[in-house]
Amino acid sequence: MDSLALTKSLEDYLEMIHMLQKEGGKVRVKDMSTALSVKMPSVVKAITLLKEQNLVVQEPYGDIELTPVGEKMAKKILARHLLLREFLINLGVSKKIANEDACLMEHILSPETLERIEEFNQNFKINLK
Amino acid sequence: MDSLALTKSLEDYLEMIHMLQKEGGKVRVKDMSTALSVKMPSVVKAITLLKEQNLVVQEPYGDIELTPVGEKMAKKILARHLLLREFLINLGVSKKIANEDACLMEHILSPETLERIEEFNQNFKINLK
DNA sequence: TTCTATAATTAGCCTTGACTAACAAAAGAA
DNA sequence: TTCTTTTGTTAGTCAAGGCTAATTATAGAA
Repeated sequence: MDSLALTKSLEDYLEMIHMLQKEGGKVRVKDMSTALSVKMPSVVKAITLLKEQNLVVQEPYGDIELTPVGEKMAKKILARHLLLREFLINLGVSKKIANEDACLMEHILSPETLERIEEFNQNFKINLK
Repeated sequence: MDSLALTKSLEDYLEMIHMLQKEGGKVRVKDMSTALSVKMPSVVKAITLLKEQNLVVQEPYGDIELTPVGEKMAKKILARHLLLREFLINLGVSKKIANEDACLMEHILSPETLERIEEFNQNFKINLK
């Protein structure tokens, strides 16, 4: 029943479960390990912590799935990621780097800054017309 | 003679030495502790590591000073901080938050993204005229 | 000059988040 | 169905970067 904020690292794991689930369906420890470039025990440890927070369910040796709460949270994180990615692309950053930097920025920015960035993206779209 | 990249944390310490030096002159462990909201032993530990990298000099119980190399590096970090601060302010973020978020962003962004941000600030200035 | 208060240091602990090595379970091939 | 390979788990290590407690210097007051 502990609902404290997640660490950057756990946010990354949660987000990745969501992304893999959207793409391919079943999510396995191996998939996460590959996608995040970490070893399997690191994934197992992270999943254990996410399970304790009721964000993830997984039967022993089974697939990794998000709980409704976990999915809601993952969607929020992913939305932030996409917002930042778009923002950086609008600034002229290459897609590859935009994705990498978005991944780093998504855990640290204040709500206020995120709002201003959202506005920027809106205006950018409008000015293209 | 070890010149590997500094951690985020050590970059913060280095930057803060430079800022305090510019303001007030002598920099003491206590000053750093107050400015960064950490305890004195944490400062001592960090300074020890910076001394090992020849970025800082300090006699036992003495003032903390930057070496020429340390100062050069600190200036670079501070410049990045100011660039990001200005950028966020240009986006409409309040000064307080701009400063905080700049502090978090300054360690993670790629050179490419920093360049695009610099260009953005340039254009912003021009469009004000 | 001596005593007390503040500052600096040292030693050791804790958490996070990675890792390797060793072992257990599951899945696929023979 | 049994054997081998792959995957998942457990246990324990390590580094970074905080912390507290205890000790040693220094500086300021009496």
